[in-house]
Amino acid sequence: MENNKEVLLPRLRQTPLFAAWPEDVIAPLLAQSRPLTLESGDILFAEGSSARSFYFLASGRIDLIAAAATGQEKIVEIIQPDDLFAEAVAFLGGRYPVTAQADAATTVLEIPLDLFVESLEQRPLLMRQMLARLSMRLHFLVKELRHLSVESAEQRLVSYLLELCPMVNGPTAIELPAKKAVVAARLGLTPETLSRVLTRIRKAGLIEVERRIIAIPDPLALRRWAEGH
Amino acid sequence: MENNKEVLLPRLRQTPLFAAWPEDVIAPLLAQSRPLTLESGDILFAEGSSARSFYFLASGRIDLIAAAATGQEKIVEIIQPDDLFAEAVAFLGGRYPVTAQADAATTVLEIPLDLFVESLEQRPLLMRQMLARLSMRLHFLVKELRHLSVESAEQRLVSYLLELCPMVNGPTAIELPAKKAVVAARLGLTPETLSRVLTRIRKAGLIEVERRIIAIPDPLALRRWAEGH
DNA sequence: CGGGGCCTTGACGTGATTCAATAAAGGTGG
DNA sequence: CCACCTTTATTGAATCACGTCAAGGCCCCG
Repeated sequence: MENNKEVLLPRLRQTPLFAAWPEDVIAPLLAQSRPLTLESGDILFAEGSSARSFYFLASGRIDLIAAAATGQEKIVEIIQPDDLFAEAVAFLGGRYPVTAQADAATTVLEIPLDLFVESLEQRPLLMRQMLARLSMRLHFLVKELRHLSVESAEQRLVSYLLELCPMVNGPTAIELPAKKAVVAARLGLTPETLSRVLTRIRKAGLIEVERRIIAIPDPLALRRWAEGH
Repeated sequence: MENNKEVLLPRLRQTPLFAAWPEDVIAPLLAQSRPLTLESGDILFAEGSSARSFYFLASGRIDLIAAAATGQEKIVEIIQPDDLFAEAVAFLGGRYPVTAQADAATTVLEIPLDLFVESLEQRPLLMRQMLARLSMRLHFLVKELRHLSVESAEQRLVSYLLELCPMVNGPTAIELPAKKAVVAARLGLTPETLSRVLTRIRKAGLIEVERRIIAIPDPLALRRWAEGH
């Protein structure tokens, strides 16, 4: 796949954030941006380092990781192609609150934050949009907090599967966005526990697992089952 | 204590959010606001209900609670007097992501969201400020996520105590912002566990506990001790 | 066919919860 | 001011969910 700026532009314009932006604002922003390629395992930015850019994921996979002093790691979010990330740090201090690490060969578009903020400054409509975006992330994190603190491994996994689920009232199948060890970290579990939980749900007849593909014959039944575990 | 609007105004003006606001913006906002009084246990707003107002806590205590289907509850944040809360919901959907419950006799000032957003619309500087505020909350939640997922009960409690700590390199004492059961829920623990952890740290000679007052002779030593637990 | 990720499975250990009983503190009315 | 009752906090024993450690199987690639 070509990942130069010309190819990326139309995809960038389709993101929720940039969809409404006029051409004369995007153009100079893009002129200052550049594509970066990463190997699996490469660190794009480290937690606490000063933030000068945000990113558009063109291809591959990025994990946003919060590490503790003990070396333990929690994946806060798994970034997918066509997602924007780290744009929210622009308005404060300017330090990344998480580490961004590629877990596959990856291409990102690096967009300078200062120019981005400047573009925003005189356009209340765009600012309004950014506010909505941050608000959405806030809701997402509150939901995550709830999942982590008051739900069991089963409930967390089921919630996660159902969030990936396009339709909620018919048989469907989903693909895990990364290898199981990464998904486990995303859910705050060890790979072993994830594996066990998956087989438990499978043996209850609620899902079928085929590598990264998970079939869900009846999402509602799955949700109901999770309530009692 | 009088809690009418006239008394509240100067306190409201001292909040980080409103400090920079010109009088002609605050005045109409306040004209549309009204004080509410709550008993301990009263629900100010429920998770998922449509959001028409945000609030300024004049006196008492409010817990922001995220509940799971099982009835388990996680306190996301303990609101203190002179704090603003729920202002971040304004920019999206308009549903509260958490439940707000008084855990003491409480007075809040109810401020209508629509008017607030209107005030913001034509004032990029204020919007910029709101963005910074949301960004800050985002960082806070990411930190919380890390605490919950990769830290032990000891580490969580110590982090929490040190965050309440005004000075970090001398002997100091802090007061827990609520009864221990509430603090426990805030930390994602049961009251029993909190009690045990407190005695463990106390017996290690790192704190002294006197009801809600906790003395910390050497905050740095406390932090160091937590690393290995 | 072999080697190396990736995933699964089992036995075991551990930290935190649960349940239950007790103790301490605080508020209330006599 | 004290007896009483309620709320809050502590402690102990049993249990459980999840993590850790270690071994083995699967699948894909050369």
